[in-house]
Amino acid sequence: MAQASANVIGLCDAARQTDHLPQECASCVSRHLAVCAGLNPDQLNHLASYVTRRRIDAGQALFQEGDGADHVFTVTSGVIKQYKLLADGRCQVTGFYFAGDLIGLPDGPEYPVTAEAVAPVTVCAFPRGRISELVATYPQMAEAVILKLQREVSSAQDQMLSLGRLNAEERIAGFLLSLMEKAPDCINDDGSLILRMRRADIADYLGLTVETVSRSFTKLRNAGVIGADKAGAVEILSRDDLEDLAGGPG
Amino acid sequence: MAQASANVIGLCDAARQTDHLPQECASCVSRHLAVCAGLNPDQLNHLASYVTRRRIDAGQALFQEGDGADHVFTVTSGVIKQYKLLADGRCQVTGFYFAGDLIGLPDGPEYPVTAEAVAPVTVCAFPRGRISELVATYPQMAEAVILKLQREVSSAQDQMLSLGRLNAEERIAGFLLSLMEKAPDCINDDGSLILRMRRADIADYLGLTVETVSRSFTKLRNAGVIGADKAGAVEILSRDDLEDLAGGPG
DNA sequence: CGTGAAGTTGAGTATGCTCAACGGTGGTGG
DNA sequence: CCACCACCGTTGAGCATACTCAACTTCACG
Repeated sequence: MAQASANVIGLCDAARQTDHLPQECASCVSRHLAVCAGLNPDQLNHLASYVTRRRIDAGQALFQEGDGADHVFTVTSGVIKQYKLLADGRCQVTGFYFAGDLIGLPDGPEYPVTAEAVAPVTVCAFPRGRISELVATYPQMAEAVILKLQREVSSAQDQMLSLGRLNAEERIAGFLLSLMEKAPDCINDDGSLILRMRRADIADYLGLTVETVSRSFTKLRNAGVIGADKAGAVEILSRDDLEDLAGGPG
Repeated sequence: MAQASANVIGLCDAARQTDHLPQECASCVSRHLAVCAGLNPDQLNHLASYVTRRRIDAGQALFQEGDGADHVFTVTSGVIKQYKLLADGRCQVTGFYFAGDLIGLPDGPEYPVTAEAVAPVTVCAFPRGRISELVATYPQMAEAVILKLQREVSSAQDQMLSLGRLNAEERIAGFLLSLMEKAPDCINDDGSLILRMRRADIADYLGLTVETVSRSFTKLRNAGVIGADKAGAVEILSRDDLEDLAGGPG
């Protein structure tokens, strides 16, 4: 409802036109990916009555670390990065998020990370206060939210292994593999991988510097694991080599 | 029921005596901490009918990375570490878990980490297949599970910042602070902190070596941030210094 | 008091960081 | 249309933090 969307800080006027949202939800590109998957049309209408949509340009923030966590978001297109900043400027990207991913549902009253568009993004926003109602009304939604959080935990565990115990080359290899798994829309027809984020974002994600990221890509290229850059896309020449490098369960 | 517990691999016979479990649940020390908090006595009885208990000695595994994830566990006492191993022996501890914490609820059919007791542990085990039923029946349980997972994500994000962007001393400082927050039963009467895990566990958690961990403790001691070891407990002389070191939101 | 495991300290090394220069690319304005 | 400029990515040289290897100390336990 318009009432709910009035609380959404920073929403453009276009995003406040919620009347036709049910149809939007029904035709949503990330419908089968997001937590709303599995709802029937009536349930979807109910959900849609709370939902607003928002477009964000690359480089713009969806929310900032420390902001009141008023809304939960589902990414419907584009790429978002979440990150934490230290006082001296050091940055740690905690994750990249793609169509269907759920962000902005922390344990406390404030967002513990900043969410920023890496490439132009569309999201749908849901007022956080309604989550309890939704979870209680639609158990399948509760399970969907739990599944999303479980995946988030699992990715975080992989990332901890990467940050704590892998060298630069191994981290890059693991990163490329995880992108292939998690971001189907980053894979070209020819199987090459479009890195929609900058080297600096990758560096801040992998706990490295841009220089080290660049050098590691060069090494992988020289080793014949990836191909030469073709229009900004990385060609994966040997998935097996990547997997060997990235380690995985012993 | 005994039927459910029969599926629990490795449960000792004592743990299979489930008849008196409702009372155990009612008097459970971690009752107010765990996901079962907020259930009324009838609901607790229902829950308890599926629950089995288990004791684990220090060094023993509760489950292994790659095992079928048949059961979810709530830690009722002691300390558990979860970790991932690489083929060459490199180890990353993804977290320490204390009374009230929920572990073993991954997104996939297999545990993605190994869970091992750091200090003698008691857990209560719940068959994973019953989770859907529980979530659907008791929305407050669904919310409790969601909250536990949210906390797990939040800790993981903090840990990623630590592993990716903090130096050795800063990581130790952050680790001590997070222990004080998350493990009230690790705090002595005099305010000192009992580190129930070995230096090697701390090293594998912080992505360091034992030597570096040891040196960092020495530095903090020399800087007057922590006191000399007293019976294996760390005296926190200046919480402010620890917080300055650990960084936190800029 | 002896033994083994855990922890600490020291010396040398390596991986990735810092600082710096260079090349490519896309957008802007003369 | 092309020159200019800013931004991004790459490469090089030197350096620092944490690792490796090794010796020694401390502690728990018999």
